[in-house]
Amino acid sequence: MDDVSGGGPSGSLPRAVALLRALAASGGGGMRLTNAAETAGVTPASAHRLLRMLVDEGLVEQDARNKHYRLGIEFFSLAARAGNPGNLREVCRPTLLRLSASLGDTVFLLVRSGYDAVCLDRCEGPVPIRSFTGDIGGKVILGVGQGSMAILAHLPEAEREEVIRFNLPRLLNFGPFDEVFFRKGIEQVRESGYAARGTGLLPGMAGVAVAILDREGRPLAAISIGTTVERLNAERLPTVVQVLRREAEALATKINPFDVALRRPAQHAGSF
Amino acid sequence: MDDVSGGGPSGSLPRAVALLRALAASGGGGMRLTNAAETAGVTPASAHRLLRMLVDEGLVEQDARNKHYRLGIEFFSLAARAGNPGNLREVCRPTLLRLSASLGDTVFLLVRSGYDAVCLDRCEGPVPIRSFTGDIGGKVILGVGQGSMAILAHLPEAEREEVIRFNLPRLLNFGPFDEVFFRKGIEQVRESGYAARGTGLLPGMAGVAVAILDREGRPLAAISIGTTVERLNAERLPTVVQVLRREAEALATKINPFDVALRRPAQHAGSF
DNA sequence: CCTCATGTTTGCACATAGTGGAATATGGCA
DNA sequence: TGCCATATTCCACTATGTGCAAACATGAGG
Repeated sequence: MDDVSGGGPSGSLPRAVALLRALAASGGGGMRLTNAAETAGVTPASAHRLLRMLVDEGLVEQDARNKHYRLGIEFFSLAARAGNPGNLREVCRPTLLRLSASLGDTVFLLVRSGYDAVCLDRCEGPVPIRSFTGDIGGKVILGVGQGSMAILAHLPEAEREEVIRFNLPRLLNFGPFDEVFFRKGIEQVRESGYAARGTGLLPGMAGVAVAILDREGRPLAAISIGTTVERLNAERLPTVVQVLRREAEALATKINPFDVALRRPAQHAGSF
Repeated sequence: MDDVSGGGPSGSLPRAVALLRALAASGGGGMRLTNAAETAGVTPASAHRLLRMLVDEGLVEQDARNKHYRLGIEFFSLAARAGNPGNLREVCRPTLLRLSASLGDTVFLLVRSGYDAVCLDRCEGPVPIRSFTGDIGGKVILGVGQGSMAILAHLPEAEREEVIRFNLPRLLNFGPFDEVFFRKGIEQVRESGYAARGTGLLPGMAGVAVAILDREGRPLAAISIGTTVERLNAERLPTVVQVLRREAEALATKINPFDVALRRPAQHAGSF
């Protein structure tokens, strides 16, 4: 759409990545060529060539019957075997296991990614849970859910404001949303040091989260507990918070020598 | 190395993917530019440009202190949505949870990927388990382990033979291997409809698996139980097999109306 | 069964984006 | 401080990716 004139190449890599993003957004069902091309903002011809390359590389699969393209298992496996940024997952894994065992609830490890939070790891508890974060790798808007909220609340003010400004429109899709109430919630989290309950968008579900901060006080990640409202009553909450805080602090001191620089401060919008 | 003459571009996408593969192979620690360039077979200059692009896309992160490049969170988030044909994972998740809860063992969901099987999902049981498959995303040679064996055994004969021929050399790395015995095992699995015990390569560990077949009898995936030899005694085995069979058939009928496209032309509603 | 429409694949000429190699900046180490 | 290794930038060349348009499957509807 915004491509001007010319008949020359304007970067094959960004286009390919855009296609990958489109396919990822389409879910397990996959997408037709035309649709993917449109979503990625590429001409069908280019989309065809690029997707063929990606198929050759094993990153994309094509369903033989309906020609739908989808992200390939190879891709999945590659990432899973790759470890993860700074070995955060390996470092935190013991903590998650311990928390899951001692509390008997499902534990999440979340990190920030642009205007979203991503679930890096998850330890199932015995009680089935519904959560925004969903599976490992799942993304959620920064500010939705306790873990996500814990990260947002501890961001430096400038960054926090930018995220809020960007996310407010997106949050409207989650139902009636009140900015004042939202900001109040953020304040509360920053002051208390933990995020609990949240907006109650998932009926019957509840959670607590604390952030893992680096030396400068910037949030590296968040540990989050997902459980039911009955299990997270007013009596038990303080205990859980205390346990989480202790583990989060232990982790913080463990991974302190980390300073990851993202090249571009403002990232792409994600969806279109 | 194998690049011929000229000074012209020979495809930026393959090079970028090669770099991603190199970074993935390096684990969470990351790699230096030179090292990555060498591993990927690219000149340092190109590696630098490509990596910068990838950083801009969010697929790669650069450690501010070491300048080490490593895969970024975006990459993991994307990959987590990959390899999920027909939302297999979401569809099977409840079953896995149910099985894990009722049997008290660890449950795996495996799918085929070329000559290997990949672990798509995994539900931990209370008993710690060692398995070839390992974590989610883990790969294992088709034929090693029960789930993997269940898939292999139910492949159409031509395909099966091809896989066996390709994998036999690879299997030698797993210790003394007897082709006759191996083929006999495959036959047994196909006849009985389940794979149990297997080769006993992991001392103390045992497992059972059944395949999920589509309408034409081709294996879509396999559900596998990992446990200890004590827990999977001759007395309990039939029960477990029966439970697995029932769940597998239920899943099969659930996934079978694979021609979802028949109903409505545009239905990419997606689950947000 | 034939026809039409939508979607997919291939050719083509052009010019730009990507390439390798050399030159330059950066940074660790003795 | 000076040296070496590594990271980054510069530059001219060209072949690779590009858009457009025409051929080619595919499947729906009459």
